[in-house]
Amino acid sequence: MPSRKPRSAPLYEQIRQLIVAALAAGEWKPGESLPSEAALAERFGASAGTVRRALDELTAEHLVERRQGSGTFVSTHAAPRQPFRFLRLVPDDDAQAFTRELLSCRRLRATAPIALALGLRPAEPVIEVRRLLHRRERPVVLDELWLPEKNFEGLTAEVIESHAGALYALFEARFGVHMVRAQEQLRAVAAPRQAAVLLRVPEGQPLLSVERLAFTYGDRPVELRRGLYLTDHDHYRNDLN
Amino acid sequence: MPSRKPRSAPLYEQIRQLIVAALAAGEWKPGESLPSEAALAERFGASAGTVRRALDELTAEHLVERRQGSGTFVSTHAAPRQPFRFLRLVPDDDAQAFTRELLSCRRLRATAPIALALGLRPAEPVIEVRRLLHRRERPVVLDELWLPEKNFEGLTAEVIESHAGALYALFEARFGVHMVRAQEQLRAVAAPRQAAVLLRVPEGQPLLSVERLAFTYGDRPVELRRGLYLTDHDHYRNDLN
DNA sequence: CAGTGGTCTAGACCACCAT
DNA sequence: TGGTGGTCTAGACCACTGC
Repeated sequence: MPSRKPRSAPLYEQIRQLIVAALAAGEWKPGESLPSEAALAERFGASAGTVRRALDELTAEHLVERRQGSGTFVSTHAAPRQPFRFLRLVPDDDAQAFTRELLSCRRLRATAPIALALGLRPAEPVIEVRRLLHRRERPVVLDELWLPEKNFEGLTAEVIESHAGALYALFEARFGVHMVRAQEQLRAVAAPRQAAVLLRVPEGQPLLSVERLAFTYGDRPVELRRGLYLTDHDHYRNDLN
Repeated sequence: MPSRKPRSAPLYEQIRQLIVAALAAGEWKPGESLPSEAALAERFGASAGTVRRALDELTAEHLVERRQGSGTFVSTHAAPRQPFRFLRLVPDDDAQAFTRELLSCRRLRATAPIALALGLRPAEPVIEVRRLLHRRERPVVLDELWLPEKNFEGLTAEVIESHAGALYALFEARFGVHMVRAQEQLRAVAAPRQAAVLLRVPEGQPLLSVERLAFTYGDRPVELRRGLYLTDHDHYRNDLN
């Protein structure tokens, strides 16, 4: 028998990690197809069944999508299967259709909490984006985002305004940053004066505060977001399994 | 070749559904072990691999738990793997430990929205439970529950008070109703007077409103719940995948 | 029709648990 | 030590896609 394996993680898990590393390195871009199961089995020296198991895990994590008859593809926010995977706010009645209004896009230095969340050195430069989401001419969401400048060099108001799709699709297409998962912390808060003005509600109005930390491949945090949701005619939907 | 199969769902899916039906029928109770893979394969006339696939799906849905070396067991809220699977409110700082205070337990007739949510006829009898959750002598959650009386006959304040564990463990042990999954709708609301008094906050204080519809085997709704969470020192945590 | 993923089987071997 | 689930393989056949 050949060399001793440390017998740490199962083979399908090692292969999964190797594929994630290749995705992080950009070997296959979002929307592109991966090699076939047989080709990957050859590459990793494993059986097709073991590679399939690794790909099934990646499918469950939404890192790839499989289409019978055509292949395995890197997930993309450009033409997503699930259009609003990361926006859980849904109208009480009909379908959702938001319009976006960009408020500002500036370069500034990370405050201590922002640097901590994003894993940056204190005062490292970040880009702050502020915007409003409207439905039927009424503001519903006030969003503030902070992004490490080193990952989003060249992000300006013009770049955002000239892009039609979702922000995460822009990040992916223009900066090669694909968002994989996120953690959110929800609270009920009283609307501060400035937010109240923008959302056209009285100061002190109860709002749903949603703090999100979003991660790219390899669990690297690359976006901190703070949303204030007006929940008079919308709600945040969550499924517990 | 023998009879034509309609070729509807794959075999592992059919087997999954048969096992769910057996769970719903109470063939194996929460905490008990299922037959081994080999025995189930024999029973359903399939290979071990196919039965394994069905059991893997049920594991992902938290309907069963598998323990290497000892067997496959029906999930239970009595000794859960994940202690707070359905309570997403976590303290900002340290660990969670709630004490419960029962406010009331009464029998009444379902209002229209309650009947609709639970799939009952109008004015069918339901049991209403109201309670407070405290941490460090401070009220944090005001909970109201509505349960179909036909499924929870004999549920009284005394029954609740005499039970040490979680409510869902009580429901399972005493009424044979195991909660499988739930949908929640979150909003920020202003504390109504009565809730404000109970939670010891000013009237109008922003609170996180959590409406939950919980389902048992076969997606049958059996509990409607309305929680008002004080989120000054706690937050609702959610992971987006 | 060739190539892809999806299903199903059979069997070997390993890791873990109970006794 | 026997029984359980966990991993890995090899191969057959099916269903779907795209040329």
